[in-house]
Amino acid sequence: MPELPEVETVRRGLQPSMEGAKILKAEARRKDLRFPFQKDFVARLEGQTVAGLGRRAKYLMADLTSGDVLLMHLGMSGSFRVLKDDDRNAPGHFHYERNQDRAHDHVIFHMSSGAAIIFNDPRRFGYMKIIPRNALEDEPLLKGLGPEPLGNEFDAAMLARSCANKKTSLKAALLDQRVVAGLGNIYVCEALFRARLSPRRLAATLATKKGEPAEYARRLVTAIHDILNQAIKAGGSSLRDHRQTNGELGYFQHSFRVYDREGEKCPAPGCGGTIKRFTQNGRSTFWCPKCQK
DNA sequence: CCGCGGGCCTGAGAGC
DNA sequence: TGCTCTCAGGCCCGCG
Repeated sequence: MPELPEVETVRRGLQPSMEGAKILKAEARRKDLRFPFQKDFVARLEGQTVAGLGRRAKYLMADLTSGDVLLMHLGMSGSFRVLKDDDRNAPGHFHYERNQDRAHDHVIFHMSSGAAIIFNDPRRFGYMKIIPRNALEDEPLLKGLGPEPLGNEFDAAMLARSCANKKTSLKAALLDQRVVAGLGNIYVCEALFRARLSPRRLAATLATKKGEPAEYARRLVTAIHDILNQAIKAGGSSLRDHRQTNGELGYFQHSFRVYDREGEKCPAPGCGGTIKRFTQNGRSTFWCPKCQK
């Protein structure tokens, strides 16, 4: 499911019941997700207090007092929900549990806050891994990640620079987590639309030529900032299975202008074009050929 | 090194 | 109703 705004929404949802709380008991209910759990996975979690819950790209990172960090990735279909103590017996319990597929509840953290934090992932493309904080820099999963799109160092100059030598489309470049870390198929389509740039455009054309220094790159960075900030504000996008950790739906999907809108009229004022869809690098691209150049 | 296509999984929805 | 096919928000890997 999740791109950066959904992961950030999950982080904010988990924070109150995780931060400052101790993991009294951890359950890994099968031996693997995408990868096998580490042999000592449960042992390294139980008894630890979560000092902080952060995010890097699409990863959640729980800082443990032991000096370990618990890395969590939601893959395509991963989600968390939080059961508060009160919920377990109260009528509200039904609200959380209705329609939930318990068969895919793979990991459960029982917290000293009274909350049970449940990781559910039907497709099991998600994973969790514990690494020592002082080995973060060497962690292969994190090593190649580019800048945070909402961080200070991500700007037009940097984006243009990292695209300069690319021999691929702008769409593929933005999906490449080494270029910028946290965008996925939906938000790339939406950002390109808002920047009025074609997904087919060569990534290298963002680089400065004569005159117009990185005008396209500036537009794109602004579009990426806007789309991510707006989506986070809306609690992410709920297609299929993404929910906030309290069970509520995000609602940014209503603000999509091109994603999954093939055949609809282009929403850009005065454009009059039609949203098209085609496949790029194995993923669906949605765009308006008339106003994205 | 780079870019691409295949594969990993399950479930939802379309079409027959 | 039920079967089969396609597609899905991600990312690792092997190939050329």
